[in-house]
Amino acid sequence: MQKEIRQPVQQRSIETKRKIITAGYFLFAKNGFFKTNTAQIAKQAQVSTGIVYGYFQDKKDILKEVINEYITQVYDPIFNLIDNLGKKESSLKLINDILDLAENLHKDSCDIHRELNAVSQADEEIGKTFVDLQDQVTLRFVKKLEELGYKKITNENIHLAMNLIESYVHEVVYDNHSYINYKKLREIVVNLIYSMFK
Amino acid sequence: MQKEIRQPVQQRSIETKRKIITAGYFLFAKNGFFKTNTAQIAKQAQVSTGIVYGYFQDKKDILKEVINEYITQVYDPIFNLIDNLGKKESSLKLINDILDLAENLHKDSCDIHRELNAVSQADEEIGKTFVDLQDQVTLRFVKKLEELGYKKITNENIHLAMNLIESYVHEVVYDNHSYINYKKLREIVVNLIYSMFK
Amino acid sequence: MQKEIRQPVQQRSIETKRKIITAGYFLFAKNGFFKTNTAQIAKQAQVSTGIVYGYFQDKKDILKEVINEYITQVYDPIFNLIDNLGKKESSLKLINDILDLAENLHKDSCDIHRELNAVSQADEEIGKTFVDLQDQVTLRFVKKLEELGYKKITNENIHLAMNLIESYVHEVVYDNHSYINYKKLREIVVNLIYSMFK
Amino acid sequence: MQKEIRQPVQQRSIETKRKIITAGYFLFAKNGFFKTNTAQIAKQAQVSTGIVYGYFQDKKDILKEVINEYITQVYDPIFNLIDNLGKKESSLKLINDILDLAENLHKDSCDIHRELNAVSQADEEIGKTFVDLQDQVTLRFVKKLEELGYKKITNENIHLAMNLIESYVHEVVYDNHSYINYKKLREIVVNLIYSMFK
DNA sequence: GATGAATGAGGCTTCATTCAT
DNA sequence: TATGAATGAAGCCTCATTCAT
Repeated sequence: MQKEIRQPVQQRSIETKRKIITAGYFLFAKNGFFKTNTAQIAKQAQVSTGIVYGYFQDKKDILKEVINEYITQVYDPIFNLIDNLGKKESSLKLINDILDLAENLHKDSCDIHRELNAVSQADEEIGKTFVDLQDQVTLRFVKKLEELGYKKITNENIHLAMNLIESYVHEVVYDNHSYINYKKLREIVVNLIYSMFK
Repeated sequence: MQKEIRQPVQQRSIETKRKIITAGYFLFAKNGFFKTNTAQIAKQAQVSTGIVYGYFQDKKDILKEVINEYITQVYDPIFNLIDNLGKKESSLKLINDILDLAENLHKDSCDIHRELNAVSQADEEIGKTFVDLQDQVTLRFVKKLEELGYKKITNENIHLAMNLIESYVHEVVYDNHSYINYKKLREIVVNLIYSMFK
Repeated sequence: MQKEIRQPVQQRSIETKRKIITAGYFLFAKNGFFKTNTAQIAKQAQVSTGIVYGYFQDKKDILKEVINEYITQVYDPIFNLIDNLGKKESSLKLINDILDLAENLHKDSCDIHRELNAVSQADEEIGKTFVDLQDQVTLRFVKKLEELGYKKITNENIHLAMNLIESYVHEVVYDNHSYINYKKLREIVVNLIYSMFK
Repeated sequence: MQKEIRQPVQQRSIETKRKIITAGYFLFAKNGFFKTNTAQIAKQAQVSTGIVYGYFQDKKDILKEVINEYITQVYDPIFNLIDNLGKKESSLKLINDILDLAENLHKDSCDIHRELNAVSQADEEIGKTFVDLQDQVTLRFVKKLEELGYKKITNENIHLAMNLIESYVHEVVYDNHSYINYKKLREIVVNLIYSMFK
């Protein structure tokens, strides 16, 4: 017998659910999924512990919705960018635009990204969600860029290009390595990607 | 008053400690740190739960030793490779050798790598250990390759090259993306790195 | 990050907390602090083990509240007696009144008294609480009796008088020594104290 | 089937057993019985954990022997004093001698005394041992002093006199109350006791 | 006799989830 | 819907005791 989970329709309910998701997002990003308990989430969301289970099946269900939120915030803009790509731009301009977008997106979400990635390990289902997302980005890029007539657009090339972008963005956001100069790094990344498709 | 932790010297003790580390390694890799409990570790190691705390301060202490083990298995060969590099090799040969090594190393340790990376999130101390290791690899590569007279050896170039290698290896090991052809991917990676230092 | 401990305000919460304290009081008195485990306390209080930690930081925290309870039951009446002393009474009447009060108080709390005293040994903080309490009794007695114009009221005299009272009460309550006649003992104690302040 | 416990006869065995008792004595006095574990005792005694169970049935058995040790150190001198009492001494001299002895004995054993007293609570058997000891002291005093022709020697008088002595000694040893002057306290105690038997 | 590694029951505490109000 | 008190299974860790060497 499946527990009754509210599908909130009233404005107030929707807000309550949102508050919980936001709280989960914040805490998972800050402390990790396993080090966050539902009481903390409820407190952060300023709701009672009980009501959490009125909107979510269980703790993992909160995680799933946090992931959805993450997707909305991070992947939707990417898909949007892909969909709105027009041939008019030069390759270099395109690469730089993507780098800019990636940088901005990551700045706001690097912690949750890392944590979600971490949880993927322990949870196959979530892991699959992430792999699927990356697949989609890759394949939609490939499709669109081919349509626009770019050369040498292969799955492998796009995949690597994306990894290079991620490497760069990662550095910018985490600032882990003092011996790395971001400007130089970006220059190299742009050139590498440019050379890949030349 | 600090608990007494055995520093094993006898053969039997060393073996017991090793069994526990191995069990931790296996289970952390398989299920993650947070989803592994001490009873499972003890059972996997075929020892009692109590003795675990004869050799380790606490559960996290097991993790630390697992990390050391990981370092020994993964990073030592890398440092070894770096130290033994000789000019005689062509750049291409060098790149391919490194790819081969990375591939082999990763094959045996990709799960634990991912998990340890994941735990880094929740634990600053461990996170630092990993950043430090990557730093060492990068900087030692830079130093050695400069000594050998290679051109365009910069921190940024090496850093990116390593990321490319990791991207490739990651694909090979996890086999997540059916639309990626490893052979092609490798070819591209080799060419990209080659072009970086030309 | 401090665990959230309920400060009970609702009637139900207050009752639950009280049930736990009462259970602790009973079991610590009966079996001692170290031989009582939290499961027993929860069972005796007819609550779940978990909720205990909703009201108390840890097991020792229960002990502290039990001590507070003990203080309320034992020391508050003593302080009350001191505060309400009036000169009208003869010395002998006063001594006898105090003996009566002490005897009654001790009858209900001798076991917990002994146990709390015992724990004082292992725990400095608790030990200090007890020494402080005795100090207060002594010094407040001294102050009040001086105010009332009694003679030869010194710290030392009062201290010893209290010890004599305790010796007597102890005998009455524990009935350890068959060769002691309580009536005679009381008579001697009264006379001794009387002679101290004559 | 009773476990085989060595009754040590060889010199070396006797020493080993003694080392363990001494270690127990020291640690029980310092940290209390329940906060001392057998590993600590073994370490303090510089023997292996295993051998402890060659000489003692269990942990409580160590406690029993520690108590015997305590008795030897504290009560034997008292019994000795009683046995050697001669009429020649004046009452005051006698009281002062006893106070001196009690003070010296307590100085070396106040911690263990308190702890053993504490354990008595949790363990009836041990509690009985202590009550018996006090009984013996009381009754032997009574008997001897009567033999020597002292007046007003009753069980109750002696019992109280001993309690007064203990009160004084306790103060001297623990120094808990800053507002108590030992010299004055002693004077009062001596006078009180003197008056009891006058 | 002696060692110290090993055992495993049991204690303290946490926390996802439920339920009375 | 909402609250937050209550539940109880499960996790981490300790330690008296045993056992292989």
